[in-house]
Amino acid sequence: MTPDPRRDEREFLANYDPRDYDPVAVTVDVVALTIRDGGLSVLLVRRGNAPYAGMWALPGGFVRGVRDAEDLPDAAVRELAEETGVSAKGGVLGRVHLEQLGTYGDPGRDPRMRVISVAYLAFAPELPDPEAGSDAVDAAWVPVDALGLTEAAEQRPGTTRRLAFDHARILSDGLERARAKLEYTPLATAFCAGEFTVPELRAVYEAVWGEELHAGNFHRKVLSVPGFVESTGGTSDKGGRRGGPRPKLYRAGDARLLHPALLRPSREEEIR
Amino acid sequence: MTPDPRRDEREFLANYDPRDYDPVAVTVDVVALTIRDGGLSVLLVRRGNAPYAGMWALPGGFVRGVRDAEDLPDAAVRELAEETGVSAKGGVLGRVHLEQLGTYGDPGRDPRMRVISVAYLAFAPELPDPEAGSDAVDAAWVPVDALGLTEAAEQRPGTTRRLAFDHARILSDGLERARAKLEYTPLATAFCAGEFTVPELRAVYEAVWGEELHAGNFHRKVLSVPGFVESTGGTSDKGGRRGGPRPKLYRAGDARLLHPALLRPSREEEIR
DNA sequence: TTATGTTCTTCTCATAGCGAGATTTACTCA
DNA sequence: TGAGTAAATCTCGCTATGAGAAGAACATAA
Repeated sequence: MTPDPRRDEREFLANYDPRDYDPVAVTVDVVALTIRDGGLSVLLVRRGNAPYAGMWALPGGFVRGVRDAEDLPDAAVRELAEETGVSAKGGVLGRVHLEQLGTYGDPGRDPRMRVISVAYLAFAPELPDPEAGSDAVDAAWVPVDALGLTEAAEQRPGTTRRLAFDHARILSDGLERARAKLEYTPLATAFCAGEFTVPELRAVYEAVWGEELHAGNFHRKVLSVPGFVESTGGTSDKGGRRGGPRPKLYRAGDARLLHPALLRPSREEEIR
Repeated sequence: MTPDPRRDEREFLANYDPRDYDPVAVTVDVVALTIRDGGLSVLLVRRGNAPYAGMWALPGGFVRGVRDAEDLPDAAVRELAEETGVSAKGGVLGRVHLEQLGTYGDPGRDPRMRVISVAYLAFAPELPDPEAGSDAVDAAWVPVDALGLTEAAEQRPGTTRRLAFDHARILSDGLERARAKLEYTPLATAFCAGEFTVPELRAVYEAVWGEELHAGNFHRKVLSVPGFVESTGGTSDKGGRRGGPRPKLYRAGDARLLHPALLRPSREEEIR
């Protein structure tokens, strides 16, 4: 057996300039989701230059590596803030959830060079339009239904001509992660304001899952899971609804996991 | 508002040598888990040089970026194969499950330079000792119980002096992912050989979850979940057990998700 | 060979959770 | 004032679960 040179690679870098090594760029892309007009929307930016000029893409950019080195979540927050003007932590609406989604490093995903992208997933309550107040940024919340993300288009990059690079795949993975997260975590409250009603929470589930839920059973489940929501004692003022009594107000509880979980009704197809 | 220069970064790279940009190195680290002697074990290598000389570390190495560019899963498979001599896909034991765990890019996680590591998680049936037959590789399967991974030590890098870099944190995340995956996927069968018994499968769950399960209820659940296991019709020959009848043999079914799921008994602490 | 202990496998039973639907109540709108 | 809508609560049958028990098959030691 010949000695394995891989073990010495780290020591290599202590003596050699890393610029001499393989040049790999690291970027951060953000799948930022929110509920607008009862539908699930994603924050997209329009590309102005080749490649994929004129197409939508996820907001993202390069990680500051050495000069002003930043952690990966900080890079995601910075990209999100630069695009929307709302900081995720401690901003006007500081209830933004951010988690790592996955890393995409297929050679050829960027036609110009080797780019490895760390994708993040963000859940936000309704935020202002990014273009309003900043005419220099060509960004918008786009309903995911309008993107035509069929399963076939998501799996084969290039089949859909709506999103640049492999961002259709990243968005698809983000949507599936979001759908799964709502099942066993209370993160649906991250899409709501500080105080919300059970029907509003149900609207979040219906928008993300894309199917209607049984109102009675949903109400029973939400209130029976310990720590999911806690009552504020108040009642919603009559909003622009179409009738019915005023629903009660709740805020997010202290649970980190839902037990028992809220399972999607139509998971039968995904099992096999 | 001033125009945002970030949007032009990709076009920047089309014209400028990427070596002039921030030098960030990309590595893959693998958390390879298996069951040995009834306990959960992880594949570790011992470092020979500074920093962290003499300490255990996860197997890993640099991603081939431009010359012989490889995808991230391929890099993980290559690292695993170089360390164990068993290829994950189509090897002697080709039933290795591999999935991406997460990406760790904290500045300062490597004291020499900026290194971003994409971690992968692997489930393997019992594999031969990596040191047997290859005296040049200082690697071994180490029981995770012997590493003293307390919750406090996992969260604060440097508290535990057993694993190099932030590998204690990565391993901790991998263990939690493995424990969760066994709840709602049939991946416990990836720890077993082609044919296995229900008690063997239960031993996998008990080793990963670290708690004993009710044998009768486990047996009922496994057989009632559609597609989890399918009978081979055979019966185990009398192994080195301590009595009892010969258990029946099964193989992995075609389910991709367990419905209903197999939930851990003691999740009560983690809920809040 | 016999006795004892172990473990696989299949039960029972009480309780909890769930899907589907009905009912009551409170509100909006014409 | 009447019709329509939706929140909130309830019933009912079915399924899933946890705990325990029991029988059968096997190993080991006396």
